[in-house]
Order: sequence, then C-alpha cells, then structure tokens
Amino acid sequence: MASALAKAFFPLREETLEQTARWFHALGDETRLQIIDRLSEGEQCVCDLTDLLETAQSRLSFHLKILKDAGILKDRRDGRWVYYSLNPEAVEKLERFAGELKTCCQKLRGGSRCCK
Amino acid sequence: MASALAKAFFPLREETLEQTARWFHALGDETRLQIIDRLSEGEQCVCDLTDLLETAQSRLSFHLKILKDAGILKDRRDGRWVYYSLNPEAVEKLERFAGELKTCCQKLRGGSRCCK
DNA sequence: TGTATCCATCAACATTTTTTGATTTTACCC
DNA sequence: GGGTAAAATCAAAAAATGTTGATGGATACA
Repeated sequence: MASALAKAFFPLREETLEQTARWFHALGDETRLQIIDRLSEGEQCVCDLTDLLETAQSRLSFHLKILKDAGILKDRRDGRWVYYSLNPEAVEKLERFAGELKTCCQKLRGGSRCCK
Repeated sequence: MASALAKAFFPLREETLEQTARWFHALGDETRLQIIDRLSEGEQCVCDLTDLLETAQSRLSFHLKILKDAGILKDRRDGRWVYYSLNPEAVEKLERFAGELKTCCQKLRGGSRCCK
C-alpha cells in the first residue's frame, strides 16, 4: 500500500536527492548504527542508551537528533523520559530504495538498456 | 541463495559495523547518489560521467573511489577508459539489511520483545 | 619515440561534522 | 517554591570530508 502510493526513487529528482542523502548519511556512522542495533530490540530511553553505548549524554542526543531529523527514528516523551524507536516508515522506504535498484540491476543484466 | 548463506546484520558485530557504516556513508552524499542514478541506466566511463554531472574530473574520481571502496561500484578498464557500474552484490546486501530491519519492526509491532 | 587522452593521485585549502563540557529546559517530587 | 533527574542545546575545539588545481601513470596511435 505504501509502496503503491509512494513515488519512485529513480530517476532521482532534486528533492528526493537531498532527502535521500540525508537519510543515508544518518545511517553512515558507527555510533548511529549501534543505536539502531539497540532499537531493533525495541524502544529505549536516552539514559538506557547512554549506559548501553557507554557514551556522553550530549553526544548521544546529537546522534539521536540526526537520526530523528532523517526520519529514521521516532521519539515519545513519558514524564521525564524520552523514548526512541525505529520508524517503520523509514524501513519501508529503505526497502523500496533497495528494491528499485535491484530492478535496475536485473534489467541491465538481462541486456535491456535502461531501467527508467 | 545469497541470502541463505549470508550472515545476519543484526545484532551488529564489530566487523559488520565498520563495513556497514562505510557503505551507508558512501551513499550519503548527493554527488554520489547522482552517480548511482546515472549508473542505474548502465555502466559509464568516467569521462561520460564528468560530462553528465558537469564536474571536475578529480572530484569525480574522488567520489567514485569512495563508492568503489565501499563495494557499491565495480570498475573495468578497457584501453584508456575505465567503466564504472553498480555492483549487484551491494544491492543484494542493501536489500537484506532493509529486510532484516523490517522483520525487527514487525516483531516489535506484534508485541514480541526481541528480534534476535 | 613523441604526443595526446583518460584517469588516479597528491597537497593545500575550505568546509562540514563530531566531540566535549557547560548550561538550559522540562518534568517530577517533596 | 526548592531540589533533583532526564534530555536538549550551545559554543568552542578537534577531527574528518570534500574541493581544487597540478602532476603523473597508463594506454593508444602516428
């Protein structure tokens, strides 16, 4: 359903370009991948992540913000705590991106000249 | 078949972590996404890409190297020309990564506590 | 051999990103 | 209100990345 309504990535339009770059940039960092790894088990509050990753709180906040701004994480406040979790929409999008690229590769292998 | 043999991304092991970060980092740049966009139509030599992206050759070489080192592109020399193309293995990997994360999200939604 | 073309590499510089520690904001409890 | 804990924000320093123009290596061809 999401995939039926969503626009195609390729050919990359200007607006998509910036968003997509921001999105992959957010994933392209070891600390942030570790955050994602932890969140793959379920939502966590910042203080738990601080313990798990053994890092300064401000540093963690910085990386969480990048992931959130890229649309990869969601947050939810509960009293003094803020819980972060994976945004399923981002995961869908990642899957679509990979799927489209794969289609391109397959068409190229098959000898046709263009995937567009 | 590839997916049957390949190791899981999650939980992220140290070695995977570095590789995966490098890989997403390579994708997290507008110029490099534009390169990928062009190559989604088929392999191109550096000079064609220089024209297509209207950019300095050394700058392009720099970005091509990053993509190649990350395993996203392959290159092939033919006389004086070097042709770059998408590496289908990388695309497979991207798809696996997305698939695994999606499974995590689905399990979390379903109420179970952990995807590992 | 000499010349021209394609491309990679290099060094210097510019820009961006990340880290750190301090401060501020928000919410909770007494 | 005062005290405290969680998390965001900020400014300055440090580190990593990207750009530019010049140089050099490889190939082709006369």
